[in-house]
Amino acid sequence: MIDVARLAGVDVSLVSRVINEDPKLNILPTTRERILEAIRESGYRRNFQARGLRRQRAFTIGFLLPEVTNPIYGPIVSGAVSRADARGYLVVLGSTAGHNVAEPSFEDLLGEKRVDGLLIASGELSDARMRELRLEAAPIVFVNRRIPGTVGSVTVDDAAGSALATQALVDLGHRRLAHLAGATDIDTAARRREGFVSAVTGAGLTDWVIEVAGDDAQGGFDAASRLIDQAPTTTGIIAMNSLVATGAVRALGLHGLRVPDDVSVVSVNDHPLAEFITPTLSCVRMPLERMGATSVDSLLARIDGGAAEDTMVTGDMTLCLRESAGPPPAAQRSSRPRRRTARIPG
Amino acid sequence: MIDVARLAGVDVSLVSRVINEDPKLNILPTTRERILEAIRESGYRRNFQARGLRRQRAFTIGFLLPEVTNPIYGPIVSGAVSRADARGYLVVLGSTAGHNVAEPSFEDLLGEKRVDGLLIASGELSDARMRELRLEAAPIVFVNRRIPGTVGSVTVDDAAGSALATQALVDLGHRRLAHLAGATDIDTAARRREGFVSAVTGAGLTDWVIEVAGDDAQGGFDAASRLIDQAPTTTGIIAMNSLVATGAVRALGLHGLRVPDDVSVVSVNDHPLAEFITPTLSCVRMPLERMGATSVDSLLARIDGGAAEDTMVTGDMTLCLRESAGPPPAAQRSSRPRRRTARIPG
DNA sequence: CTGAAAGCGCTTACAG
DNA sequence: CTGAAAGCGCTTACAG
Repeated sequence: MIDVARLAGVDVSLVSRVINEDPKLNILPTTRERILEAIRESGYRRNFQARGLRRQRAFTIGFLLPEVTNPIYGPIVSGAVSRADARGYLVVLGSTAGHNVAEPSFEDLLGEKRVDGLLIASGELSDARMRELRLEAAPIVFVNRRIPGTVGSVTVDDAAGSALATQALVDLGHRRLAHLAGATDIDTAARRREGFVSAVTGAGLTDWVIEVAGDDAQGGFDAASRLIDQAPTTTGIIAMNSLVATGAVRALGLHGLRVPDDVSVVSVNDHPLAEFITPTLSCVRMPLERMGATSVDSLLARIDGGAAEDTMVTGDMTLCLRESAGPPPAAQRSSRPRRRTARIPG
Repeated sequence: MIDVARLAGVDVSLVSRVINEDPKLNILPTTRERILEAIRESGYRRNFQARGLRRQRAFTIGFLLPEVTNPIYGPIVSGAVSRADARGYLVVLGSTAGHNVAEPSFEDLLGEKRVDGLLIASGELSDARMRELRLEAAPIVFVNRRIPGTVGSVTVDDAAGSALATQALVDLGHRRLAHLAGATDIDTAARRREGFVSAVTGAGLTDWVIEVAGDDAQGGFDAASRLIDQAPTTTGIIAMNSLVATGAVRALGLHGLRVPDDVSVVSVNDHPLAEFITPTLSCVRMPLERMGATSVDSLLARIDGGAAEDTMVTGDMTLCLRESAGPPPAAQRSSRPRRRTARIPG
């Protein structure tokens, strides 16, 4: 910068002001031009650390998530990264998986001023556990998650998404629906469960909920196996996410139940392979990428001194009916007889 | 830090040396204890930006990848993040997808000293395109990718992995094998192709290669459809990755070919859903997480002034034979007749 | 064994 | 309209 100043024959402070487009700067067009020219000529790049030190900002935010393997994080992260970039911020990745061992801990990141704030998208830590971290004061925004008792989150309308999926099966004629649900102590899972229950009871039907242990394919597989045992007459399943849905379809198949002939399955959230597995997986798509972007906006507002807020990103909710969903067996018995008729009551 | 020094009754320079465990520091145990105590009492956290500015290090590296949706990046990224953390570095995420538009560009990240080096894991940019970026000088390491003409990469033994998958089908009795391959101008894809070709010709068979446009499920679907047209007698397919494999299985099914009864499919690299889709997907697992960790080591060595190196992470290569692979139809004709017999020659 | 001082590369009130 | 100067919070040769 000193070089640039010398090249342009001005003081470094002027160079700085030109670079930062200081609004209260009233500079001679010719001087500005000389400075811009000098910057070009010297190939000058401003040093972000120096800038950050002076401005007391890291211009970096942290994104903490359990694992990158769950496909739901793909759109959220890419939405966040591109919005952050547009606003001059970098996104560093952290894992909440082993956050008590090697991984950069919440406190370190914030305490050492390596990041200005944190985005936390963890579906694994319980609400209580999260609240323990007494995060009120720190600039933290939960993504796809709300922690009762704290403020500062960006979510989508999970209840509506779940209800939309449920209603689709009701409309197809299903009367015995079950939900493979996440733990009740995780707000997002609870809202999906709510959406299911209200849609089912709204249709005058009885709800049936099986809790999934570990919200992945194995969890879905196990939960569906239990469901087949406990509620064998079920003809429609709403899975809390696409991994659980896929595991459930597999379990149904191994138990001799065909999807969708015997049982229909709809997932909350899509999966990159949904259109390529057999049967193709039906789902409700929620605005995940936009949620990621909005969470950055919310966090930066917080960093800039704004009050914590709970935002729900709405709109863009679409139902994708694919092979895994169809009319219940009763409605189609004439054409496609159900294999395990013993399990059909009435 | 000034507070800490005052609390302990020493100079800030001593505090700094204690914190950084300066080896040439010979301090009185009592003084050290007083300083440590003062740090604890004051809740002091060192400021990374100031430290970085002084040391001319960002203690941050960038990880550029095309999309987070491809499951192969999961283990690579998490391996990299945890190793980086162990070495005191943060990992910022960048996308190579739209690296000419909004995303933080290579040059900016490095030029503004926001990162000390870059890890690039892009399967989409061609070798030529990458070389254009004249990266020789900059501390950059390519992950899962080698750019002919440049040095600085960490890869796994793709040829061996691909050969292992191929040999598995040969051993099962397959004689007509095809490879759904990535573009030849991408080194990793070329090495997988090589492994396939050498295994096939080594067994005295003829190789058949179909190039996949876009290494995702849709690409696999399209490529398999062309394969069915062009080489209908094929009984075994080695897919360049798990997404392509899944797309291929789908295409085969829609063309009336059963997997594995009519055609077997093995994927290079696993997928989180591989054991839950039907048929479950056979694959070769490569040490991706370790590759991610090693790439960090390699990059940090480079940052510390070491010469660029090409490293291949070996070992940990396992074959997972699941439902999608079995003996070819000829070998099992007696028990399970092939549906489209017209397509079987001889 | 410990301290004083310079300096990393910026930004920003304050002068003039 | 432009410049001089202080300071962000550290680290590190250099003294003593």
